[in-house]
Amino acid sequence: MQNTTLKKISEILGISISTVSRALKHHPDISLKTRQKVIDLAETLDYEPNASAVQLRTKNSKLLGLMVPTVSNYFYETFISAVEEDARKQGYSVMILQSGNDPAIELDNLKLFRQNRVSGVFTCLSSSTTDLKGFERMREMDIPVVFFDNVPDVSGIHKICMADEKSAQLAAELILQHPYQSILAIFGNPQLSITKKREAALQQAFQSHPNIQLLIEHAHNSDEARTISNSMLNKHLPDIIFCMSDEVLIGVLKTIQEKGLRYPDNIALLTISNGTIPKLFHPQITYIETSGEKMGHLAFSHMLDCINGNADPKELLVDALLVQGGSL
Amino acid sequence: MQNTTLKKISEILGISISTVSRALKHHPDISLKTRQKVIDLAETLDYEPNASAVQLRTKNSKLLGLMVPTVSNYFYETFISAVEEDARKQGYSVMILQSGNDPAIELDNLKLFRQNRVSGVFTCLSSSTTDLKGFERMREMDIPVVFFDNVPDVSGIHKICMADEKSAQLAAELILQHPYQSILAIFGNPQLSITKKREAALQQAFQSHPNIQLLIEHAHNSDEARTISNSMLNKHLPDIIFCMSDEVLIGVLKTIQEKGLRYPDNIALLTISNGTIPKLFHPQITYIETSGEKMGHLAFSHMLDCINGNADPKELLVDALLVQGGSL
DNA sequence: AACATTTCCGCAAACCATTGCGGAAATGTT
DNA sequence: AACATTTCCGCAATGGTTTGCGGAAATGTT
Repeated sequence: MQNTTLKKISEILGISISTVSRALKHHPDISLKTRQKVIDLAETLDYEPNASAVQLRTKNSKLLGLMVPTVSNYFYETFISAVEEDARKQGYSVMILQSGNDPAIELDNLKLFRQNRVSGVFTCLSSSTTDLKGFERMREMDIPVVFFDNVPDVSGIHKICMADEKSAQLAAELILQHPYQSILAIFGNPQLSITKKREAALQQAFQSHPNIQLLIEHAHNSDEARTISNSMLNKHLPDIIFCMSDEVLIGVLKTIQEKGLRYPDNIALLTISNGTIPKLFHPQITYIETSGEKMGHLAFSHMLDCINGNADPKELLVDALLVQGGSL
Repeated sequence: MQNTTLKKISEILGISISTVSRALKHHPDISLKTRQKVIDLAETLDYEPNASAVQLRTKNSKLLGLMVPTVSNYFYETFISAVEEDARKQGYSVMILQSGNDPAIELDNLKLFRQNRVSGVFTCLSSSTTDLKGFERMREMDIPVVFFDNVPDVSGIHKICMADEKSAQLAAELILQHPYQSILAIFGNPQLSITKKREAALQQAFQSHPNIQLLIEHAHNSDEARTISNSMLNKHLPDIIFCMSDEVLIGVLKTIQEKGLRYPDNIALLTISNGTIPKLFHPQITYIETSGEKMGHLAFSHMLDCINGNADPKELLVDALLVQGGSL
């Protein structure tokens, strides 16, 4: 079967293409009788508007771009899932691209977004991106960009972030409620905006407690976190390990299991996470929630505002929430 | 800045649109001098072909559809990641939609794929889909559909599956190498094709070992698996628990941890998984690998064959592989 | 019956890129 | 110099949809 087009319908019905087009969108110019005929035929012929033609004519695509370093990540997948869900409800579709943390691919992907005339782009910066020129170009073409999670450190753009400071503060508060004296805090890639913010806030929180020993380390991935925690734990057993992310947590948990340590008895644990990993273990790991889902919903609603032209560039925060487990 | 179009370039250079178009694709009709001028200007003006116009004219989009029940899943995310990666290398982009296991949404999504004139669709059936009419329509429009993971139980279509039988056989073999007498096997949703195949193969493998007690249960999600394993373990402690998937495994591990059981000492564990979850634990859980990544790569290369018209409908298998951990 | 309104529909341009065909200019051949 | 070739480029149609504008037919008004 060929594709059904307005033209085909118009020929069968012996009316003009424009009448068909208008009838299909309930334009008042078209009489009810004609309208019904058209709609019925369109129905039986399974008419489906050609999205390319529509977009070409209206310059208004129902496509959104979404770029992350990799889809395969506990956090991003929930973000993506939430965005796609909301998008569907609003008639938008999502085109998903991965940067692989490669700025060159990131640039290519932006180009693809432009070529496909997406109506907006959600993006989490690759960890090594320093040049924002590609994103400038989006602005020139009036394509709104909503950054999330790892965002550029400039103002005048749309960003959706975790309440990084608050989550670190929450963590600090919780730790201070216990008599812990020695803390090992493992953070991720120090180039990431989230790392910087969380680290600064945590340090800040303990500044007024000089008696508490705070040791800070950085791991670029789970394996590094494992190695670091292992060598650290060989020298000295802190009272608690704070993990900045699931990635770090995974490495730390490996070490703890390998060493046969039990939490919270031998050592306490606290992490920032969306919950997936903490909930796999028993006792459940206590965590400060960074919900990719919440962030996704917030990002989408903000994107809608951007598209409709009523959103000033600003930074929105997803609130941090303590989820009690049994790890401290 | 406005969008750069062929027309704009042609006006600036004082030549025709068609010449610009041809120059940009190195058509031999265009002299080197003109060609260079065009290419240079296009470069400085950041010319980017309008994908909609191209697709409208050529009826050949560089878009692929991918539909899964949810993106947020240990297995699908790796599949998606692999497909997107390969697609990018071949100049394709991926439009990702979720069905939420709802046949109605599934239908809507297929419609979206058609409207966007995707060149092909990867899809994992929603668990409750019984009617394949929506997919018929794809065939009518000559849009190749490659099913993966949970696939329709009919022939004459393209499907990429795990070697479900083999993986169950591998599991059985491994179990039989140990003196286990009592097995608890927990499967997922009994409607899924993968469930049926794996279950049948496992039963088959133990048919010739009537002295071994094989108890089969079904869980629709992790929580059910947890409940089931919990109540089972209260009555009777099997020698080994076999889990059909990560989802099941997660629930079982919860129970095991809650009861303070240790594997492989108190009870042995074996699962089918892509490895993410098994590797989080120590000792690592032994698993039969179902690599979403491998499946993704295979699916993509098969899709390419389909698009190029040289692929008969058939079922391709991703080989099963034993990954030794320390759980049995 | 003559005029003013309203109702309903079609023409044609526009969006942007692609491509078969034909034609002018430049070059080659005798 | 007259013709045949080759080189290079433009015309115009095409793909499917949207939309401003104008016009014919139907209805209403006096």
